[in-house]
Amino acid sequence: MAQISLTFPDGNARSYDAGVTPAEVAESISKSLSKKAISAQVDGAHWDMQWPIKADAKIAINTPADDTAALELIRHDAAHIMARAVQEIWPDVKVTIGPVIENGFYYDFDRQEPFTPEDLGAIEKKMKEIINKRDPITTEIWDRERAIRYYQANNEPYKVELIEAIPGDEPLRMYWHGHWQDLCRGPHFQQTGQVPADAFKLMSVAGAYWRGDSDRPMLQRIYGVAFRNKNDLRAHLTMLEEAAKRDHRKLGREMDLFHMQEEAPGQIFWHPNGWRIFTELQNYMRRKQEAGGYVEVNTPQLVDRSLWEKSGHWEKFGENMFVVEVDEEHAREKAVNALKPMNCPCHVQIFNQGLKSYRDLPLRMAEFGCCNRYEPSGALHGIMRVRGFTQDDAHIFCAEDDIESETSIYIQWLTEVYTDLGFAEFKVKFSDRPEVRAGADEIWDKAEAALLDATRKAGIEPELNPGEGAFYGPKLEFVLTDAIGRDWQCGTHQVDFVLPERLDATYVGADGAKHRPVMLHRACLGSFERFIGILIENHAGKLPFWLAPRQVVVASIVSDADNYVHHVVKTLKARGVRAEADIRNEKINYKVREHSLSKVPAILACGLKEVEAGTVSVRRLGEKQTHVETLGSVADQLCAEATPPDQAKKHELTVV
RNA sequence: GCCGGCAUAGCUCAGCUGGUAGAGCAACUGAUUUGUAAUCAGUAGGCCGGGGGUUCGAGUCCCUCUGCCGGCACCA
Repeated sequence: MAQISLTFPDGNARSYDAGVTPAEVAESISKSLSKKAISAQVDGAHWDMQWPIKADAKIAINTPADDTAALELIRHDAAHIMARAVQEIWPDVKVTIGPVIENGFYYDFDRQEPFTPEDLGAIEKKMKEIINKRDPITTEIWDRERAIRYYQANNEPYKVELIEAIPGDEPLRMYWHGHWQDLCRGPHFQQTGQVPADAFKLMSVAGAYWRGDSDRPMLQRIYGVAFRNKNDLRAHLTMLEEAAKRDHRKLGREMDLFHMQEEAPGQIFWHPNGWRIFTELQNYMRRKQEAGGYVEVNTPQLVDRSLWEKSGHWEKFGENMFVVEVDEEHAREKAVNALKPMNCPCHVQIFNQGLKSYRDLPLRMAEFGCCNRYEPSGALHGIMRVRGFTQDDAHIFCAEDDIESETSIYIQWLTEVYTDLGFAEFKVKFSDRPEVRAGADEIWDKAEAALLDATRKAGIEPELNPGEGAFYGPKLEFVLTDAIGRDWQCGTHQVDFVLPERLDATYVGADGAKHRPVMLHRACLGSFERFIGILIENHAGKLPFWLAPRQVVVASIVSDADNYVHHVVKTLKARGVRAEADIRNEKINYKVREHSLSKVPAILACGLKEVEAGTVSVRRLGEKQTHVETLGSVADQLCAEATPPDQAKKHELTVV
């Protein structure tokens, strides 16, 4: 038999018969390794212990200590074991696919009856039985014909379709445990008992379209999480509880920020506290935009159909627009208007007023535009995904040659904003030309290169999203990561060759001829509503002092301190701090508890001692310790904290 | 939009197989003047999401609409 050479991680090589399996390799090294082994890496690929190795390769044997490999196998095998459990309980259920996902796995089933929470418990129990049976997992290669015949005979149409979709003459791999088998590319464990029986949990059932296509049947997806041990599972469940505590919908109610109601689905009733956050953030953005060379404009909410037809939105996004018909008194037909779903066509109208010269470019036009989009009901989510929202939108009208420099300037500016708002770390995604697109390839070449070069010059290597650009131009997306590791796509920066053309925007060049400007659509926060939701969840409601709607509560301990409390509040307000008095006839314990729960960052308690000494007792949110300080120094400190970051920086500069 | 679940007092939730709605917190009133995460007592509070049906009788069962929640699809 032919010999092959396998090189181990330590650099040593050994020779084996061609077709040797990692199981045999492990055995040849040591008994203990062969016992522990779960899979292998062969030339970097994750390799089943039973798969033959036919040529020279680098090999490493994985043990349960190898996080990535172990978790992948645990989750993948758990998915298969779940599918087997389901079919053992309900033999008529049809199986489809069951991949590994973050923290766990899912499997999609076709079953008439819906799965209930009680069913999940029964499935879990059955899964544990299967694990405890320690059934050996074996693998076989089948040809397509045999596999198709097998699945046809077993009435598994989804599997037949999957096989038919696998290209070419690739051999098909079947996995068996016990009498049960599934088509799978592997790798898997050696026996079902290698999945920890106490470290997985079935979480939920949800509908999911077959092959992700909304025109195809809806299947039932069961989601599970799986880990290497009980403790990791417990830690994950605790993390989920923590995330639930941060839910902006819950905190929004507790902090009295906003509410929503049936009569206005997907729209927000902002209460005073919430609106304070909104305006504070908007004031900040307005100052930043002004500093960044933007001009701010405001355009109509309700715009006649004809403009949307010209811009192309009517045809492409009409389904998602709120349309308003009005009986105008002199008109023969009803006037048809739409609430603006975006600001760009209106901005072009402003650009088109009068003649623009190349000297006017780049023209950075910003609007806190209130937009309405008819989002499908199932897409709505708290204040994160709504039907009425405010964008921090801007369009930069510039020459093609300016794309790169404007992109650089924008990335710099956006970095400052994200840093000020507590998101110093962010990722950039780059989407290039889609199959169906407008504009000549040379222009796309130039625009894509400009976006990429500008991003790299900012020291960021973007992730690539091939083919994901808009039909009218390539784009950058800015993704920030929150305090518990979740990603939020917020900023965008898109090149648009099409809209200036459609709406006939022109400028007079140095050559005296008319030219077509390029438009850069950009937003940094995305929508204020969603961004505030992200801020609330990121900070678990404990917003930075300058954004906190209620910054200070001054609480009396005895009613003889009431006058002093009012004096303290007045002093702080005069320094621009949002302070309020709490002189209710309640114990200080009660007041501290209540204001702490509603996330007021600073509580100043005043009793007779403070009245006499002209001090306050300071208690900061989240701290048990209190300290007594003079009113003057507390006011100085809180005033500094209440200053928004951009103004604080400016202040530093003028002082230095 | 699709699949599933849910909708009871301001909030969080009880209310078994149909027999006329209950708790805690909040609110209000009174007492208490209090030292850093709940002082005590009392009072009031509900078209049980909307509409229709079954029944002698519906918060409870059925149909339907709306909204919310978890996913899927969507996200210019």
